[in-house]
Amino acid sequence: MVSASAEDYLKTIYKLEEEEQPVALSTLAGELAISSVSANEMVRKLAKQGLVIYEPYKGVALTPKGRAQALTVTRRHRLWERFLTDVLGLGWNQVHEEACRLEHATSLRVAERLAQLLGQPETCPHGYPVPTAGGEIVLEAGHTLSELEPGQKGVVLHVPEEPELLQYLGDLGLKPQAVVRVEAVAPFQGPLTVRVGGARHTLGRRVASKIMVRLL
Amino acid sequence: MVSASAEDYLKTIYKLEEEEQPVALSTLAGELAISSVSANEMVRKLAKQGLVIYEPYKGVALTPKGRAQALTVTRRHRLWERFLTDVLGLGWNQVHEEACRLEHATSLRVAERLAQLLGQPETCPHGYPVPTAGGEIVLEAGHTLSELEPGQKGVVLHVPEEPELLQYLGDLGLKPQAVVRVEAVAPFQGPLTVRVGGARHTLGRRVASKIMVRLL
DNA sequence: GTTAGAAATTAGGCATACCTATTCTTTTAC
DNA sequence: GTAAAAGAATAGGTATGCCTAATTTCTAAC
Repeated sequence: MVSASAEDYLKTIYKLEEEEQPVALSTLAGELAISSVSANEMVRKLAKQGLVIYEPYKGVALTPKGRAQALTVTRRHRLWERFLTDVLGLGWNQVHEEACRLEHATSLRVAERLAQLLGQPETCPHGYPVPTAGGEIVLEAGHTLSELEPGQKGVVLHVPEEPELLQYLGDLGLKPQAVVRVEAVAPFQGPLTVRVGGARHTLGRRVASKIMVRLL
Repeated sequence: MVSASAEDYLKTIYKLEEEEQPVALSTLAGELAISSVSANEMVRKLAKQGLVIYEPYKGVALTPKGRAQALTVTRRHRLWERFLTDVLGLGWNQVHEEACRLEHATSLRVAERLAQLLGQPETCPHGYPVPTAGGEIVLEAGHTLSELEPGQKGVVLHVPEEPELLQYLGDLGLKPQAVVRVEAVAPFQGPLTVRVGGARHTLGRRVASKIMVRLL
């Protein structure tokens, strides 16, 4: 029904809508690493197909139809990520890229069998929720780790899918479900000292602000 | 390195080389369901890349480099087929189409993990050998079931990947490893009466000639 | 209200991978 | 040896999805 390219656009618009609504074309182009001219062209095609609403100088927004498509692709993506880590044993910093290709080659039938094999997982390895087959998704709000005060504790909810960052966080044990306690926060936007499963680490604010936690 | 389309060409040339060497362009075009002009164009591109040798009015042949690529794609295809039947439980008549898409979205890393998960399978669900990671493959010659004389027995080696045929053969139990005994052959190119696992069936010659067996 | 700069659009191109219609060129069969 | 038919190649076209450069349009700040 839609091309692999169009699926990528929808998936990305969906992702960006969490932070910006409607999504500016420049944001979309930047995220997809393409020119704004190309983004413009494609967005108009998607609008013609009733998958998005585009208002020049405003931005792009998914229609219900477009959102359904985006959630389908996102479901496939996250199911593959779970499969690749849990069943094939790949590192959590390797699976995003692989899933980005597999997601476009996956039928409904295969996706649902996969979900069944994995026990209907609720999140991907990075902590993001897997949309249900019916297209529902619940995203817990949470706080960034950098917002916590010394003495506060949180459970890691999710971390962004950036390979180098994941490599680093994996080594520290900062994965979804992990409990983190902020021990100290250096003044003047300084680094955080945190405790994760017995070990103590120092984290830059940039990194800490990318880690979403549920306050305990 | 090569596009999904190019991978399909190489895989198909490899398959056709088993029956015709070099492969006529018209055979290739027919198998891929494209025009001979398109096949001509692509074959010349592949030749320029050193993947095939093309001689007008003769046909196409894979170079060692092209054969290696073809075997890689074929390995991924057959590993996915095994996964889809053995792990996800899809029917053997459904997996070819799915694997045709997944094979182009699969990295070396994922293919090898998959092979490991599956226990380094030697054949796909239809009985064709899975090329090794090193690019080796052994194809047993065998006979078609239609060549057997009444009273002779054989083990099914492989059957072609045609969904409707697979549906039919699956119902009869005519799968790889199955033992078949030819009980009678009707005269004038007539049908065969065969015994498969306790049941007796009548098979047309067209069908019987597509089933490869090892003589017992 | 005007204007500078940001954002959008138009114009023109490129690569891939298809297509049909037409024109060679080579086989092969007589 | 020639001629018909089979096969190959050329010419020109389509759709997708990307690009740069140039131009137009809108927004926002003064």
